[in-house]
Parts: sequence; structure tokens; C-alpha cells
Amino acid sequence: MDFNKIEQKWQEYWTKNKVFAAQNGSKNPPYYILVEFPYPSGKGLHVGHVRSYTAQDALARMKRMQGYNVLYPMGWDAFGAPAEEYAIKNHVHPKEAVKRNIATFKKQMETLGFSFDWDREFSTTDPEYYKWTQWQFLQFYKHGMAYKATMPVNWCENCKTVLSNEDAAGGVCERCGSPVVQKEKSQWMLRMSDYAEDLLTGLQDTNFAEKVKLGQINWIGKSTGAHVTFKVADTDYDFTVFTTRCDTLFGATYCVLAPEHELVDQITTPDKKEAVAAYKKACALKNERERTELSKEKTGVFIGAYAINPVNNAKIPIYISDYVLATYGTGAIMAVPAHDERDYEFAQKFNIPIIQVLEEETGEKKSNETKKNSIVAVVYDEKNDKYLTLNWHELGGRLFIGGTIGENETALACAQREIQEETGYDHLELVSELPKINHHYYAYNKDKYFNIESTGFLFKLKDNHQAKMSLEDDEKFDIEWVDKKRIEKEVQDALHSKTFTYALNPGAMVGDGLHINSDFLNGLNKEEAINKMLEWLENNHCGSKQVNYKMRDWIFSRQRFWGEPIPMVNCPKCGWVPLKEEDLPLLLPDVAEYEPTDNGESPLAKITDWVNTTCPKCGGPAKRETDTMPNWAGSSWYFLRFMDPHNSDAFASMEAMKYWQKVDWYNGGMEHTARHLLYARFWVQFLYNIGLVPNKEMIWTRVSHGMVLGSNNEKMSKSKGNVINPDDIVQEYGADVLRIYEMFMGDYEQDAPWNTDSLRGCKRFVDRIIRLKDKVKDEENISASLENIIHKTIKKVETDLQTMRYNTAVSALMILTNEMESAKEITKGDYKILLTLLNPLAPHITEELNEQLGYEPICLSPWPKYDEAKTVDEEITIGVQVNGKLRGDITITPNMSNDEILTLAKNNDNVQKYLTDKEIIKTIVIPQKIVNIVIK
RNA sequence: GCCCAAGUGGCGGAAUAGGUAGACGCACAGGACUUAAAAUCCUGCGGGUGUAAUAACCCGUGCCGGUUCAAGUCCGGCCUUGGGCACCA
Repeated sequence: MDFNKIEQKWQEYWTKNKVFAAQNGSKNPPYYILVEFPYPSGKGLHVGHVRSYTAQDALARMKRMQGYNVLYPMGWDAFGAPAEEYAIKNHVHPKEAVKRNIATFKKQMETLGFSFDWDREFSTTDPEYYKWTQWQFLQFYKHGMAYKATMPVNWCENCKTVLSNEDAAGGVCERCGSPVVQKEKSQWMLRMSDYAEDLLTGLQDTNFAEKVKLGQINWIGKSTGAHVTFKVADTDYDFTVFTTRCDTLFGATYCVLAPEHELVDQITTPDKKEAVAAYKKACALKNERERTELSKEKTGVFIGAYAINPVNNAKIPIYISDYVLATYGTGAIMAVPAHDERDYEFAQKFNIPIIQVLEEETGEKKSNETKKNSIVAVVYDEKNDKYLTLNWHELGGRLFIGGTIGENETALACAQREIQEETGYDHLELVSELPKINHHYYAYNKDKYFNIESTGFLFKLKDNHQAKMSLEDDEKFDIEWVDKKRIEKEVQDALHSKTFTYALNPGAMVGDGLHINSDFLNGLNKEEAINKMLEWLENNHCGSKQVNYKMRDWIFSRQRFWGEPIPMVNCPKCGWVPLKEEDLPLLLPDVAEYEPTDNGESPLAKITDWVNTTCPKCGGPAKRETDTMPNWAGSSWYFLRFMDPHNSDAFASMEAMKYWQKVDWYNGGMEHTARHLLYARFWVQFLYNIGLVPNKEMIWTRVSHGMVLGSNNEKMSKSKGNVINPDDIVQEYGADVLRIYEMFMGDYEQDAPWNTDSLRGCKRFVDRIIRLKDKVKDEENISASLENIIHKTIKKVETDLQTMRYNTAVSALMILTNEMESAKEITKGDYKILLTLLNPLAPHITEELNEQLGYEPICLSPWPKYDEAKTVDEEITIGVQVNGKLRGDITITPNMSNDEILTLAKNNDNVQKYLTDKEIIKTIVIPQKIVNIVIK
């Protein structure tokens, strides 16, 4: 019988006997294995799907044999844009296309032998399912978690349509290439930001992979800081900024409001109105992506008004700029150019003063220090690309020019004087004054500790003119011009090398240090100063501690046809009114045209007899909401429905959910670990808070698989011609071979390229297992010579399947097969175990061979048990090292003492060569691993 | 720019708690079987020195340092590739 027939035979057997049906309430321990349900696209199943479904299938099959009541369900996430695009082009109802695609997907899954419980299948597009999605939306609404807000959408003027972020990539409409603009639209929102903290802490109740947790944490984006309120000078207005660095408040030299900030129009002075309006208009034309992409150069305008810095009453100008986002924090910032990169860039461009309030500390602090102020001057000769240094040799190595600032002398004058005195150069151009540095050092010639505040300067040499030098007796150095490389290598002094770094990389100093120019914060470090400033702000009622999250509320409206209708009605008298729960589902009507309307409404808006309805509250005429829900909605709770898929009274009964508890293993793509998972967790936490699910987190472990790439190591795509169709592989090699290959191809969590040669190797492996049957003798017991390797392999396969190390599980089975091949003959008992261990990966051929032995089906048999004692080798070979280098090996038994092992090691011929005439200073014996003899 | 992951033979990849690097498979080469091919089986397979052949030795897990009796594995600093986020104050 050929393999396609065999596979079909067993698939029919499984279906007919409902072998994989999960039992709600079964006494067997529940085990819920979930793979992300696919979007049934027209392209059919991808070999990437096969990889993750096989992996979870293998786990499911093993767990069933181990006595678990396994739930391994499958369904369809079938709402979404592609089906709608297809419908627009071909004038068929999306549900027809979806029906066809689902049939194809299901057929493909069946030929691959996945052990899904098909009795629990559903699609998010089934009215019986989306009824509950709508019902849950109503719960959000009733608990004040859903609201309408005006939000910008991506809008194409040419196509007159709303675009998703994906379709608006690069600020250009994907269809027609014209620029995408932002258009304000009233949209449904879910108050997800209320859950930011809970979504963060909830991670502790999960077993997600560390990188998955990290993805969630980054997306939530918690940051702790402060709100500070600034009065607008000469008005009664004030505004509040959010900052994580309230310790730098003394360095604030201007403020920036987002162009959309509500205060802008009120406080702009008349002479600036025109410029402000123009700037605001320019910003509105850009979408968010464009605004950030064109961010190389800062833009903005001064609006004529000034803010009063609450700590020192300084009057500082207010600007608007699109580098401040209206949607984050308060939409307003205080700008501290000395200590923030963006503010620095802006201040440079607009010539705004920069006040340093934090200086970096170098050297080692001592108690008995003498304080002084000094300079370090870097002089650059552009013509020769060299820097002026003094080589003090053993007295201090290579340094720049330094010196102490005299009384009544400015730092700049000091720098110029020192350069002239020590090198003579006096035709210099000041390039920049560098941030001050707080430096501790010990002066040998004076035998004293100093703490200096050093101001750095960068000069350019105008020409080589040198005046007369005036050196003191103890100043013995050579004047040397050297290049950047040598400076980086040879200037060792912390102060001087730091100064050089500042000279080379002008910009804000964002690190920690000591506060200066900051009144009551002077001398404190960042953390101390933040705490002290928070205290000050609260005492003076102009600020407080504040936490912000990057995560925003969930925009829940889509101006699309193919999604769940939002069950809300707008009544001229009553406002927004929810549908009555008993009137759900609100069905999607059948229409002929799926194009969005000219004004960006969903196609539903055109169906007047659907739109026009009566108000559920007052009975008067009203209109339905025509936006639909996003694709993420249906997938936010589908794992709950699988627990109780046929329930018509509830989305799932509490009883069923309490039985299954949590999804034990949830597998999906890395691309979904941030958003989908976050939405699903938010949805569940909300349901938990209103008492509808038993746990705050319903997913325990989340794992993600790597992609299957084309043989050229690139993502599979039609245009690259590297797509592998699983159907073709099943036809030619069989589902079992494909399954084994995809598990063997590499680390499950890592991407792996397709390789047909390697697939053929797996085919050979299966053929060898079939041929092994010819050596089977009619005995049930396990061969003594194979006992050890069999027990080892059971253990290996069992642990590997539970820890996603599928590739090494296959490898272990290949090793066992090799052993059995080299044995003269094997027993039925040996063979049966091999078949059972391989069954989760290759369920068809193993069942067939097993049946030929006369046994009952493997899927109804228990998983073999291993005996730990029998996995231990009777003798093993370990290496012997001399001074860490391998010099020989010895064979030992597990019960040998360390002394015996050592004697054996020393007697090894090759080891002896190294030991003669040497003194052994140490010996290390690691049981079962290695011996190392250290000699002198 | 920031965060994360990875870098091991010709290739995919092993090495689970710092302990013989290269399991297993592919490709390749030689041989057996065959009229021949396919299939199958056997042998070899990181680089080098060396030997008639063994033996033995040296180098070797992206690069440079460090810790250790011992480093693919731990620490510090780089480089490269992939992924995510990106003016988040």
C-alpha cells in the first residue's frame, strides 16, 4: 500500500472514532494546547503553518498517551481586509470566499494528520460566534470602557478612503501612490490604558518566554516622572508638562507645546498668529509616520508667549513643534537643552541658551580635597587634522593644555592665556565651550588632593603664529601635534580624555553626575535630586510624581465592511444607545458593493434600510453605527470559546472555563507577541474584573516559532519564486516525512531555510524504519542489548517534546534506529516502542506498522515508561587532561571512586609522558565528566 | 539611536548545571552490489604538522581582552547579521 493510502486510512480511522475529542469535565487531567488559528487566505496553508501545528500536535499526541484530557482545537480568524479586497475585485460576498478558503485549509490540515478536535471548530465570522464578540463589546460599553473620540485616521485624498497603517506605509497610499494625510474621525475607543499597570503586573502570573514578556513590557512603556505646572507670563493661563528629569528644571530654557495643544490658540500673541497657523496646518498634512521620518531637522515656531519656571521664576519662551507629541504625556514639555538630545538640537537651531545643570564626575573622590576652577583646552589644526598636546612624559603622560583660573579671570581668558604661555599659539578661533566636568585628582608635585570644576574649550588654529612662551621652571614637556587615533590611545587622564570626547561629539549630557547651577539641588546626584525636587514641587503645589505609559487606548473602529458590526445606535434624542443583548447578533447585511464611501464611511453606510433603525431606548428613528470592529477583536477571546464552543447561553460557561483553567501552551508567530497577546490579555482581564472568567490571566505559556524560509534563506514569496506548497510535498513524500523534516530542520524558535535534500534524508529515515520490520522476531520482551538505549531514548524524546526541542528528539530516534539496524534481530517489544516514540511526529506510518504487528492502535495505547536506573551506562569513557589539554581517555564504571579514576588516569600511556619529572600540584576529578591533572 | 536575539565544518544544526567541540542529518569523496542506473550497504569527511600507515602534536566555536585547573558556554569591550521599537520628554 502506498503512503498516501496509508495516511488516508488512518485519518479516516481517527475521524470516524473521534479519537481526539476533548471531554469537558473528564476525570483525566486537562491539558490545553493552542496554536494561533489562521487567517484562511486564498493562498492556502503555508509550510510555516505546518511547522507550528506539527510541533503542538506532537505534544498533544504524547500528552494524550500519557493520560491527559487534551484540548487541541482549531478554528478560523476570517474577518479582515484581504477577503474584502477580494470581494471588491470579484463582486462576490466575502463570506463565499471565506467559505471556500476554509474548506481548502481544513482539507490540507486533514491530509497532514493534525489531531485537532474538529467538533469545536468555528470561525470568527459565524454569527453564533460574533454574537458574543458584540455582546462583550456591550459589556465594555456598559462598564464605561468604550467611548467615542475624535482620532486621526490615515486618509487618501485620491482614493477617498481610510487606510490601515500597513496600507499607508511610508506616508504613501499603497494603491495609488498619492500622499496620505491625517483626517479627524469620530471612532470607538476601548480604555485599554486604564489596564496598563495590571497588564504589566499580570505578566508575573504567566510563564511567557522572557523575550515575550519583554515585548509586552516595551509596548506598555511605563515611565516614572513628574508633572510640573508652568504659568504663562502676563496671563491667567498655565499648562502642565510631563518630565522624567524634574531634577534638571533649573536648566529649562524654553517650553514646547504640541501644535495640537489646546492652549496654543489662546496664548499666541497677535503678531505670531499667522506663523503659528501656518505651522499647524503643515503638521496636519503629515501623518504620524511622516512626522517621525522627516525628523532629522527640528522645526517649530515661537508663539510670542513666555512661561514662568516655577523654581526660579525665569521667563522662558514657549514654542510649538511637532517633536512634541500631543498624544503622549500632557502634550507639552519643558526643554532642557543641556541634558536632552532633542532639546539640544532644537536649541542649537533656534539659538536658545543652554544652561548646564549637571556635570559629570571623574576621578576618585577624597575627603581632604582643595577646590579650584580650571580649564582644559583642545586646539585643533584643521589643515593637518591634528591636535595640540603637551607630552609630560613620566610626569603625567600626554595631556591637553590645562590650567587654573585666576582671580577675576574668565574661564575663556584663562584658556587663551594658558595656550599662549605654554605653547605660544595665539591666533585662535573659539569653536565651542564644552560641558563642565567635576574632577578629583592627586597632584604629586604638591602632595595634595584637588577637586576641580573644569571647563573645556575647543579652539581652531587660525594660523601658526606663535608669541613668546612664558614657562615656569617645573614645566617640562614637549609640544606635540598628534592625530585623533593617538589621542584616544595615549591620553589616559580621565578629565582630559572626557574633555576630548565632548569636543568630538557636541550634544547633550544625558548621564548622571553632580548638579550645579541648581540652588537647593547643587551637589546632589540624579536620583537624590529627583527626589528632592519632587518634594519641593509638592510642597509648592506646582507639580507631583507621575507615571506615564506609551500604550494608548485601543482604537476599536474600522471603516470597513468585513468585520463585526458594532452594536450601537445613534439616536438624535438619546445619543449613543447600545442594542439590547437579546437582539444580538447584529448581522452583517448582504450587499453588492463593498467599496468604502467617498467620505470614508464603511460600505454599510450606503445600505440605508440597514442604517435606519429605531432607538432601542425611546423607539424614535435612529441610525446604526456603520463602523465595524478591528480584526483583533475576534481573536482576543477565541481561546475561551474553544473551552465551550456550542454554548448558546454564554460565550463560555464558568464551569467549562474552571475545568480547563488556562491555555497551557500557546504557540504563535513572533509578530503577534506584542499586540495580539496584549489585546487578548486586556480583554480577559476586563472579563475577569466583571466576574465572567475565572482567572485574570488565561494563558500560561506563550512560545513562538521561527519562520520557514525559502531555500535561498529569504522569506518565502511568490515574487521570489521560493514558495514551497505543502500539498506537493505530501503528494511526493507523504505527510509523515514532511512532519518529521519540519521538526528536524532546526531550533524550533529560530528561522530555518527549506532544504529538499534534507527532506529526502527524512524520507530515508522513514524507509529504514519500515525495513526494520523484516528483522522483528516474535517476542514481546525488550532485547537486553537494547534496553539501555531504549530507556534513554524514551526519556530523551519525552523531555524534548515538552521543551520544544523537536530537532534533538528526531535525532535521538535516528540514533535508536541506527542501533536497531546494527542489531542482528529485534523483538516486537523493541519495535513497538520505537513506533510509539515516533508516533507523535509521524502518526500514520507508525500506526500502520504497529497494526501489522497485531497491536491495538498507538493512539489508544499508553506512552512507554522509562526506568531511570536503566538509562545509566555501565561504563563510560571520559577524557583526561593535563593542564587543561586533552591527553587521553579512560573507561570508567559509575561506581568507581575518585581515587580509582585518578589512578587509571595517571596510568594512561600518553598522560604518563606528560607527568614524568613533573610535580602534580592539583588534580580535579569531575564524576562522569573529566579528569584534569595540573602540573608544574 | 534604543531594546532583543543570533554568529560553531561545505550546509541545517548538536553540546540541558563551566568539563572529550562538531551528536544527528545533508552534501561530497572512495568502495561494494548491479550489464548499467536508481535504491541500498560499507568507509572517510574542521584546518594543519607528521607518519608507509598508525601514533602523536599544533590551531580552531565572529574579533580583542579577562576570570578559571578547565570557556562555544561566565565577565568587559568591539564587529557583523536578523527582528522589534523609534522625537514617548
